[in-house]
Parts: sequence; structure tokens; C-alpha cells
Amino acid sequence: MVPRLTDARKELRRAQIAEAAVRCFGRNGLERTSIADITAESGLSAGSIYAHYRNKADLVQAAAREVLAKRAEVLGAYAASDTPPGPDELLARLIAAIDPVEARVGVQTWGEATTDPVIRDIVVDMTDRMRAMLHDCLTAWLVKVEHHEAAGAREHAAPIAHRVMSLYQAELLYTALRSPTEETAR
Amino acid sequence: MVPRLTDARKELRRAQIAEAAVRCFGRNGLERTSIADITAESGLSAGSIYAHYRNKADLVQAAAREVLAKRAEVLGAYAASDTPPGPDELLARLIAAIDPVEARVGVQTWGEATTDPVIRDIVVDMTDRMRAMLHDCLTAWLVKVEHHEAAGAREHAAPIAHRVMSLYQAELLYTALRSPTEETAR
DNA sequence: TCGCAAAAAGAATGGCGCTTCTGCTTGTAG
DNA sequence: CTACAAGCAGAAGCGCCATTCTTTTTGCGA
Repeated sequence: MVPRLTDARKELRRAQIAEAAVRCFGRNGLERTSIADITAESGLSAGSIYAHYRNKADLVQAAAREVLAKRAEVLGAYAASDTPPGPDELLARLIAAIDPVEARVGVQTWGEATTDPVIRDIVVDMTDRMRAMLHDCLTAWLVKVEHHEAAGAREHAAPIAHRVMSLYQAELLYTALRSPTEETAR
Repeated sequence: MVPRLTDARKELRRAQIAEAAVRCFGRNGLERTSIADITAESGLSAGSIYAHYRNKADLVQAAAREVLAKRAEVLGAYAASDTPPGPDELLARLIAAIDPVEARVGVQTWGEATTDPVIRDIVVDMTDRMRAMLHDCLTAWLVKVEHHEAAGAREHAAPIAHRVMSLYQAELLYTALRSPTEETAR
């Protein structure tokens, strides 16, 4: 038996395609982006794309996962901090880390999630995961900075985490709506 | 010269089509809804639809306007109240008034707004208008209920209005993500 | 270095969905 | 009540786009 692409190389191609797809989606939207657009952006051909992704829906899912995962990553960094930031500080940092292209694709996935169950599950899962991180971070803040009694800190933190998450998502929306076409002109 | 449809009748047809469109969009999404779907839902034919709307984009815009206007209407009622509700009460009432189908179409329009300038303007305009209403309502609340000094009340109310709006929009998103397909089974 | 299977390119295909076009139908003004 | 323009239905047209198929190229193991 002989040669496949090594796994690392295969992952590289998948990432290359997914990143090109995210750029296209950010520019033209999930549905208005054709496979031809992605071939142009990635420098690969249609045949190649279909060797790495079952179909377009599969690619959209990959793009959604990528964007959401990148956001969760940023959050994870703050959550692990020794001196956890309070709600206002936390929100400010999250907002500062928003990338316009990812915000647009993120909001697009929300729209898609309202009708596509697979995308919906991805979005809900990522949202829950981020809220949980926020929850951990704020619990630590309550205990370490605010000297809140440890027992009951989690219960106190829950509604705060919910609010921070909501305000963050709203800001994501505002960013996505701000300069939708100007961005691509640069 | 002779007969057109009377204006009232013409508006009726437009509304009939737009409402059918909103139902379809809520079920299948903006792009996955075909004109054929709308003909089936409205009981009219393709030719008829094109007699009332220039094209599908025009129809999507009408649907977006309808959904957003209906939301602004609900808000307007509370804003005009003699004893204006405070932020928590206001938010609770707004959330209680959310309709699942409209929430879904609303979130879909957000996604569309990220790439379509016309839809974007509609969404931004409606959002600004709603926030202004919230602002008025909360200013009145500060003055009448909290006995805040009238001067500076508007400045105080602004960030609160922003927060209430954000939390409301987040809740709209959560509603849209909750039960996307179950709703249609009923 | 060599061979072979996988990967990539790029053209071909097939279907779907917007839009338009052709007659019938209907409602309104005189 | 009549006539005629607009409304309306339904059938085609037309283009676009996801997907597949064929051929060429390339990377990996021996």
C-alpha cells in the first residue's frame, strides 16, 4: 500500500480552505458565496475542495466552528488569569478583541442557525461554553477580588455571566452592522 | 381611462403576500424560501407576486420592515405610559412580547444586513428608533419615578437605554435559537 | 529513484429558482 | 350593464451554481 497526504498536510489544506471561506463569507454572506468564489480566494480548484469537504454545508459548518472557537480561545486566556477581571473590565476586553470579519460571519451563523439544526447546535454549544467560561471567571473574581464568601459565589455569578454574555453578543451585532462594505474596500 | 385596483385593495394584497413571506422566512430562512414556497403559502401565483413586488429582494425588504415595525409598535405603547416602567420592568415586558416567528426572521435580517446595504439601513434605522424610544421612556422614568433632576436626566438615561436594548436583542437571539423546527411541527 | 494511488485541476452536467411572457379573468368607471 | 385595462394564473426561459467526472500532476513509501 502506498501514499496518502500526511495528516498534517491534510489539515493544512482544510484550514487553508476554511480560512478562505471565512473571508468570502465575511464579504458576501453564507449563501451568496459560491464555490467558485472560494476557489478564487483559496487558489485551489473545485475538485480539490470537494476532496476535503463533503459539500458546501460541511464547509459552512467548519467556518462556523472556526470563528466561534477563535472567540472562545480569546475568552479562555482571560479566564485563566491570576487576578480575574470584574464584569466591566471583562466586557471591555472582550469587546476590544472583536474582529470585524469574524463578527460578520458570526452574525450570519446566527441567522443560519434559526433554520439549520446542525449550525444551531454548533452555535448553542459554543455559546453555552463561553458563558460557562465567563461564569468561572466571574466566580473567581467574586471570591478573590470582591472577597465574596466562596459558598454561593457561583450562584451569584450566574446572572452576571448571563448579562456579560448578552452585552457582548449585542456588541458583536453592532460591530457586524458597522461598515459592512467599507471593510472590503481597504 | 378605466380601472385599476383601488388603493386599499392593492395594499391588502401586498400585506397578504408579505405576511405569507414572513411565515415562509420564519420556517425556512430568507434564502431557502423560493417564490414557489410563497405562492403556495399565500395562495397566489408567481405572476401576481411580481405585480406587487419588483423582485425577491424587494419582498425581503418589505418583510424586514414589517417585522421590525411591529416590534417598534409594541415598544411605543409602553413608552407612552403615564407611569413609565423602570429598566427591569421595561425589559421584562419587552421580552414577554417576543413572538418566536418574528424573532427568527429578525435574526435572519441581522445576518442579511451584514452584506446587503439596503437591509442594513433598515435594521440600523429601526434599531436607532427603538433605542430612542427606550431613551425617552427611561428619561421619563428617571424624572417621574426616581425624582431625578430633570436637567441631565437624558444623559443619565442614555447608557441605560443602550443596555436595555442590548439585553433585549440578546434575548431575541436566544428566542430565535430555541425551538427552530419544533415550532413548525405544531 | 520509481511506481502508484491520492489529490488537484478544470470542464461538463444537471437541477433549481428567479423572472418573464401569454393568454384568461376580474373589477371598476362611465 | 358594458368594455377594457389591470390583475392574475400557469407555463416556459434562462442563468447560475453545487456537484461530479476525467485527466493530469504530485507526494510518499519502498
